[in-house]
Amino acid sequence: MPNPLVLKLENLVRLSAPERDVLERLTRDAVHVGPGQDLVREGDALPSVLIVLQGYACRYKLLPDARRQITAYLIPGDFSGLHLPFPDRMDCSVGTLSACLVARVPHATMSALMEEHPGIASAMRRAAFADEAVLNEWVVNIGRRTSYERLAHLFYELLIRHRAVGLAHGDGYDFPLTQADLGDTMALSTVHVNRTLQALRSDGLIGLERKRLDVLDVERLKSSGMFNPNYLYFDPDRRQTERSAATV
Amino acid sequence: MPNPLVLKLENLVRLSAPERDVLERLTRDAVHVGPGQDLVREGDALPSVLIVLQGYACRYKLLPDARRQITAYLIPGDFSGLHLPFPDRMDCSVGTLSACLVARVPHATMSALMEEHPGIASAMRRAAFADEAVLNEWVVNIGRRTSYERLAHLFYELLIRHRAVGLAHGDGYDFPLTQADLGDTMALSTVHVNRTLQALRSDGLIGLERKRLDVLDVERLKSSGMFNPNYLYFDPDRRQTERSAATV
DNA sequence: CGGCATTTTGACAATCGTCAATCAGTGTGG
DNA sequence: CCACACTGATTGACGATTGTCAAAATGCCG
Repeated sequence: MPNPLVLKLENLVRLSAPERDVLERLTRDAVHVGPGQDLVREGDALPSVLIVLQGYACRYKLLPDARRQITAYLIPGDFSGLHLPFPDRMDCSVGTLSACLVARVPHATMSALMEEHPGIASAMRRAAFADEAVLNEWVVNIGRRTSYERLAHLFYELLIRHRAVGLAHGDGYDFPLTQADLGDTMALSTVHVNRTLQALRSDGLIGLERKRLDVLDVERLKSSGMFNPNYLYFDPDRRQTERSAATV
Repeated sequence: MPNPLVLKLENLVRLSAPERDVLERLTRDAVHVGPGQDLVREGDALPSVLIVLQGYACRYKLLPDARRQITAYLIPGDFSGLHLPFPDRMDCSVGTLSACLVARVPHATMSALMEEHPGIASAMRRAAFADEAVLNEWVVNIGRRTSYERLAHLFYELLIRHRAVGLAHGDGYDFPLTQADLGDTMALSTVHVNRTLQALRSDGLIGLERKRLDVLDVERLKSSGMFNPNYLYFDPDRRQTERSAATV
């Protein structure tokens, strides 16, 4: 099975065979974690770099009254906590949403490796930066789009991200989250997520059953979410937009 | 007049006198830019590193139908676009909200400087990371807080950030934005911003007039926004929270 | 003073959240 | 194999927050 971290990075940088080897060894001893488990909690000391190899994890924060906001999904190939020994402790929590396979790489190991392999270092930093661009887009999504647009946007983004790591099956991908998780992601109530999903389904944009999401009309989903691939640095469509923007 | 970039970085790293000198020279030839001007537009090639020395700038995105979402404020000492020659072009725009004084540092200059002064390099990277933590918190703020909490949280955050660069006057600071700008920041309509500001005022939490914001009750503003300083790496209060968290 | 941007108000509508109940799916133990 | 429990999905009724529209008031600047 191809290594999702290698696949993710290869969208951003050309890796040499030895570099790929190093990355595969890095993620060799990963552990299975059940769903709904915290990998790190806000306030904890900085953990190792967490690399997700299977399943969905997320970064999230809790408010004192238990409102939860998920600020990022970590799908296979995504990692968290690259920034070396700064700051002193976590400003948010990381937890699993589904059963996951997760590698923990100590910071010392990671920095030694990045020193020895500048290509990997560069790739990892670019990936971290690309993830920040996703966060930025999520602000726009949550702040300025309707519930319908929001979910359309999210499902399209996830399609591209799954494709980038070879985990899309046609236009579909695994989606094992509950509607409550979706609500905490897109800042909607569970009930409203449910109603909006029904609208997306009855408009023929998506199918969602048995923990699998199928995009039934890729173009219409993309435009319904007002999706602009500008921010997805690993999306092949991005270059095309660039060219057309240059022409204007 | 003390250099806001130096002040900002000194919250994160101890700088040597020569390092401070280098930074001051770096920001010496800055240009004045009027309010409402774009410094870079989404899709443009990567510009120089932009360092704000006076005024409010912001990062923002526009949707096709002109909805706008501001995703970050750049106040004096803040910068944008540190990430070297990646990606190829901007995924969001940067513009001024008020009249600003802005330094543009070419990437070549910046990377040479960072190579020669690892202390500065480390400080700048930490600052960039700290800014990402702010973005993360904004997702929570916009997603999970009411309009009242949202504005309280923002005004408290800005107080801490202004203090960090020596620009708070007592518990007040410059705030030259319009209510429309505030709405595009916190994902509220202008009308609702107005109503919420009136509530904050009549509760005695803030005063806001003649482009100046005064926090009238710091503690109550902080708790109204459910403010947790965990994410503000330059907030002196942060360490205290850390200690008490460790005791629990 | 006149013009323009911004703030403020009021009335009304739409989106979205809450509450509470029901339905469906899954897994367990007898 | 079925009863049972539990989680998650779905529905309906209702209410609250927030947005929209439009107008009036205020403030700012030349």
